[in-house]
Parts: sequence; C-alpha cells; structure tokens
Amino acid sequence: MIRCVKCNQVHAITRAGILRGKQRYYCKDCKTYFTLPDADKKVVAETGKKHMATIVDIAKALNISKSTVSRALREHSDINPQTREAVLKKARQLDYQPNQLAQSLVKSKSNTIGIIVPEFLTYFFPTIIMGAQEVAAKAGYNVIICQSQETFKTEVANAQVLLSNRVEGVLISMTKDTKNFEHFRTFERHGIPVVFFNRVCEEMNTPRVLVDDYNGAFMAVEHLIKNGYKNIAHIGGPSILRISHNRLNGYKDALKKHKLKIKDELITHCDLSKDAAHACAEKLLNLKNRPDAVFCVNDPAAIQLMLVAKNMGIKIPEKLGVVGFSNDPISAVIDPALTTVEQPVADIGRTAMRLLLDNIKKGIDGFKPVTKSLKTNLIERQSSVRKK
Amino acid sequence: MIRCVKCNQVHAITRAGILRGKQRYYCKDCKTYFTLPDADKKVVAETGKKHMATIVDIAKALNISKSTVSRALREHSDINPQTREAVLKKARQLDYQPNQLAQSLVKSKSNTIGIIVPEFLTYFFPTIIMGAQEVAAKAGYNVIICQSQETFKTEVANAQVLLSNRVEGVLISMTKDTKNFEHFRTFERHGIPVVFFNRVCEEMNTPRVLVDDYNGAFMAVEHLIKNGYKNIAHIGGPSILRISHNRLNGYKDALKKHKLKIKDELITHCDLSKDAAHACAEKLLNLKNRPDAVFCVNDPAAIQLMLVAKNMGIKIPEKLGVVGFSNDPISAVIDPALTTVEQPVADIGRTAMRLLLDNIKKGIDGFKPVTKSLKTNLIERQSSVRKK
DNA sequence: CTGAAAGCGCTAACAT
DNA sequence: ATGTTAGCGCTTTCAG
Repeated sequence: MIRCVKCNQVHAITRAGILRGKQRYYCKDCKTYFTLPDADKKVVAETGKKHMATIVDIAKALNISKSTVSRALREHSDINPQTREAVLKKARQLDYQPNQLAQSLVKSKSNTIGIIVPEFLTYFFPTIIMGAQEVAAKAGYNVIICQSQETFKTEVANAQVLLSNRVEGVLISMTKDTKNFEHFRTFERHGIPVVFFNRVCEEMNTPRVLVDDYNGAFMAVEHLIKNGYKNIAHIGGPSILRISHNRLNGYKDALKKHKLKIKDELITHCDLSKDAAHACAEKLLNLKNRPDAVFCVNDPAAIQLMLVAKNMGIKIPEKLGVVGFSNDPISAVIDPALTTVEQPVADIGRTAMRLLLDNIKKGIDGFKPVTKSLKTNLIERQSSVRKK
Repeated sequence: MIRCVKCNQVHAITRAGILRGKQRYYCKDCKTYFTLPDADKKVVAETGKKHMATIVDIAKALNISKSTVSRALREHSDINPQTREAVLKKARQLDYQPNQLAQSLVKSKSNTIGIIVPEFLTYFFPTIIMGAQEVAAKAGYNVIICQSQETFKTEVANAQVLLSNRVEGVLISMTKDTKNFEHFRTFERHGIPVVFFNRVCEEMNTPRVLVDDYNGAFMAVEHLIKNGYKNIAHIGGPSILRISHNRLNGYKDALKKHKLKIKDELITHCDLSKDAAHACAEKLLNLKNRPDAVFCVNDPAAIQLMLVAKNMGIKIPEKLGVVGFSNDPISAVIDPALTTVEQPVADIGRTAMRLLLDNIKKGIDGFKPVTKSLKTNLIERQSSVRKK
C-alpha cells in the first residue's frame, strides 16, 4: 500500500532501486520518483541503544568505499599509507569496534572455542579452565564456558548452544551420568573437533587428556602399605567414569603386588557428591572389620572421611590412614594435612587446548586420536604417616 | 577476465543475474547465457568442514521459500501447521542448527552477557559466576567469561573482546589496580549496561552489588573484643578497593565503640596475593607489641596468618585470635576452624545478573544506579573463641 | 498463508 | 590503490 506522494495514487507504483539505504519508488502515473519519509527511525534512536560505528560510517565520513576501510583496518595487501592512517584515525574518533558476529558470519569462522565442564564447585575445573583459556587467548581464540551441572539434559543443551554459536572446537569433561553420546557425535558430524579431558568418552574416537590415574592410585596405596596399613579400603567414584576405573585398578594392583586380599566390602562407590562420600565414609568406618586406611578417589571425599572419623573419635593417622587424590588446596591446610596424589591441573587445561587448536588447524580429517596422559605425583603429608 | 564458453570472447560479456546461487553471464557477441563451471567448490568439500544445514537447504528440499522456513522454525505468526511440521521434520533430518551469529547480526542482539573477573584462584569468583550463569541461562542468555588476571592491560583487552562480540551487558569485578575507567565508559557510550560487583568502580554511575562489608567487619572485631582480645590488628586489602575501605572502617569503628585505641602499626595492607598476606602476617607477629588477635580482609589471608603463627609456635586461639572474611570452604576444615564472616557468594552473582538483565530490558536510559548490599553473617568457629 | 526482497556488518573476488 | 558487487544465514517488512 504505497501511495504516491504527488498524485496520491496507489496502483501505478513500482520499486525503483535503493537510494541511500532506502527503498525508492516510481509512480508511472505522474512520473515521479520518491521515497517514503521515515517516521519510525526516531523510535530506534530513542531506545538508548547508541549506534555503534560501522565501516560504512567510516567510509562515508572519509568519502571512500567500505572495502578500502576494511582493508585499512585489516592491514590488508596494498593500501595507501595515508588512506590507512586516515581510516585508523577516524575509527578511533568514532569509537569503532569491529563486529565479530558479522566477521564470523562472512568468514564462517567464529574464533570461539566451547568448553563443557560438570561444575565449578571445587577448585578443579576452574583451574583447568584457567589453563585452557590462557592457551586459547594466546592463539586469539575466545572461549564460551558451559556448566552441565552434572546433568545430562543440561549437557545436551550446552552442546546445542555451542553448535549454534558455531564454535570451532570443543573441550569436554562429561557429567557422571552421560551414557548417550549423540550430542557429542553431532560435533564430529559437522567437522568440529572435540577433545575430552578428565572425564573422557570411551566410545568416541577423539583425542583425550588424562592424568595417570592408575599409577597415582598405585603409588598412593603402596605408600599406605609401606606405612604398615594392612586393611585398606577404597572410596571410589561412579563406575562409568574411566578415572574411577583406573584408580580402582591401581588400588587393586597395589594390594595384589603386596599380597593383600582384595575385599569387596572395603570397596565403595560414591557419585562424587559430598553427601555420597559422607555416606561411604560412614559405611566403611562402621564395618565390624574396620579398615585401618582408606584411599579416596578425590580430596573432597577424603575430607568427608576425615570429618566422619573425627566425629567418631578415630585418630588419623594412628588408627586410620587417609590418602586423597588431586591435591586440592584444602588438603595442605587441613589437620592433619592430607596425603594426596597431585595432578597438574592447569596443565590438563593447557594440554587439552593445545591439542584442540592443533586439530582445528589440521581439520577433522587430520585427526589423530592421541591420548595424553599427564604425570601424577604423590605428596606425603601427615594423614598417612605413622610415627614408628 | 570472463571468457565466453562458446565464442571464447572476452569483451562482450555482461553479468546477467544469479542462477542457483551462481553468477550468470551473457555474451553479447554470440548471444548466449552461461555460468562458469565451479572448479574450486570441491576444495571446500575436501577440507573436512562438513556443511551445516541452513534454512535455504530446508527450503530447497521442501520447495518452499526460506522465509516460510524461518517462520516455521521461529513459530511465527500464522503458518500452515502442515508446512510447519514438514519443516521441523526436515530440520531434524538435516541436523539443522540455527546460526546464532547470523541471527544476532540481523537482530542486532547477541543474546550474550560478558563477565570480567580478576581471577579463578579461589572459590570466590567461580562461585559468583555459577550464580550469575544460572540466572542468565534461565533468561536464555549466554555468557562469555573473561579473566583479567588482576592486570589492567588484560582487562582493557577483555573489554574489547566483549565489545566486539556485541554483548548486551557486562558484569565486572575490577582488578586491584584499575585506576582508569575509559574501557568501562566505552560500554556506557554504546548503551551497554554495566553492573559492578564486589570490586566496584566508585567513579561510575552504575548499579553495583556488594556485601555489607562494614557490618561484617564490625561484627567480626566486636566478636574478638567480646572474647577478651584487646590488641587487635588488621590485615587489610589494597586501599583503592572499596571493600578494603569498608572492612577497615568496620574494624576501626568497632574498636572505637569499645574504647580501644586504633594503632597505625597494627594496620597493614596486602594486595590480596598469598605472598603479601604472608609478609603482613610476619610483620605483625614480629612486632614488639604483638597483637593478640587479627581481623583479616579475607580467608586466604587469615590462613596465611595461621600458618605463620603455627610456624612461630603461637597458639590459636589462646595466644592469637583470628577472624577471616568470606567463609572459604577451607575455613571450615582448617585446624583450628576459622571464624569468618560469611557472604552469600552465589547470591552476589545472581543478584548482579538479575540487576543487569533488568537494565538491559529497560534500556540504558532507564538505569537506576542502585547499590545492592547483601547481608553478611558471622560464623563463630574455634580460631577466635578462648575457653574461659 | 506464502514468497520476494532488503539488509544486519563485514570480507573477498573481481574489475578498474 | 580503490571501488563494485555478491554473499555469509538469517529476520522482517511488504505485497500478494
């Protein structure tokens, strides 16, 4: 329903190109060109969203083409140094900030990496992210961090968000009850490299970064044995997770090596929550045949155990030796200080990110599904050392 | 340099519209239309970047227009239910994922919030982020998290990144040596709402979220006084930060109220790093007139103090009362357990994000620079309670 | 109810 | 060295 501004006619109107960004019309009847007055432009101006300068603004101000501006800004090929200077100056004047979204869209490259972690509750994942971000930033990549909150559904939603944001690669540590991997396979199907760390997916053929859980556990338990503990229990993690498996195996093999019996009643599994660890601790310490030492799947679990033991009046390390895993900052200051298996946490993040960037560069077909295993290291403190 | 496929001619070629996404040419000489064979399309296909389905793909497959597809996907206005079903089905079939970047570009709305925090070293900022993300996710917003690493330069770079990504709002906790605020003002200039939390900017007229540092400190010190400590020292934070100020004032006023002298030598300032706190602790405990209690600006500082005291053989709480601030998870398990001022950490994040989303909705002109002050709460543990 | 076309801000191939 | 044009994937009038 365009009405000619001159003859007030409706039927003889055709479009006639664009004039300064506005639709121009032509009235065949009175043979005039016209554009419509823009009544609503002001509304936008009033909402408070101050216009952000674009390359077109710069181009107009300098009376050159936007390609030239783009080239000047990107320090492209041959451009007149004077033009370039003028552009840069004007850009500063107008407070110009390149629009990443537009840039990404046209280049089909978002410069963004996605990270999915289960939680932020202990120092562990935040520290990994620090390491990963450090490496990403150096390579000019941004990072979108998602927390799955140990919930499968959230994890699937996270994957969607990352996909929608066209991340170029993804770092993942799964929730403890992820059994279906379709949402991860989607990445692969679209050629988006994935690297798992810590909680890795066995079913997928991707690079992974782990710490040497088996050896760490083995060292830990052997250390307990050497300190004279004989009835050693284990608070393990969820059995789906490879880390739980590996640590359990390390535990078992250390016992075997030293000819100690593996007793099923001494092996418990928690879901990595505080409460579950607490329950495991209570169960173990209330056994008729009470263990004289416990190797725990991680420090938070060990700390729960220590609290339960304190409450029951069981002396650590005299009556109960305790070893944790991961060297949480707490373990150094708790009393008695907790013996634990140190893992290079920030390094996990750095290594995973490096691996990922590498794979992005190579393209998904150049993928080698390497598994990097970082070294663990036993830190002996008081919770497991009996004075002789 | 387009060469006619028929007459091999170069000069009489004009463009003649687009055919199936490809430039069509017309040779005036031999009067034929033609398109160029696409030699390089394959290269793209070989790089491994699998094509992601777009609305055009869906449209073509269904032989309808992309507008219709868009409408069907967005559950727009009136659309034929059958068409909609068909579109949704095809979308699922093709593994279609909307391109957020394109969507954001056209809507000039990125659906993304930026967060700048100094570090991830203690549980504090990660926990705040958890809270903030929780609220953002519910409102359908993504979050880009930046760590300034307590470095002004990095903070400025962070701001640029967020600006380039066209975030719709920003949550900030400043580095301890941010004195210039141009990079924050840029947000305001572009109508992007900013909310500060914890380490707020006094010079800017924005909403802020704080905890009641003054009262927390006051309660803490009064608690020490009531437990019979008389020579109470303070390890404070960097004096530029408002939190340091407020906590210091709470300390002073509690002393005043109870007619205790404020002694300058008992007031020290650290930069919130472990080492600086350690140094402060050593300085205080080596004074001729050694304090019998210390109120610390945060728990990590208090823990450093406790370590130094332990090393020097000073008994806590008998010879030295200690109170921290923030209820770090460590403070509950350290020995003796640390009395501390609890702050609702995750709530800071939630409140700040709610305030921000609110301001985004209202537009920057509807801004009210409210300052929300969340309640603090003294948790009495052993480090400050002398058995009578 | 559907289609055509313009345009978000930018880059890049092509044409001077 | 610079301008012109097409197009990245999408939404949104406008016009049937």
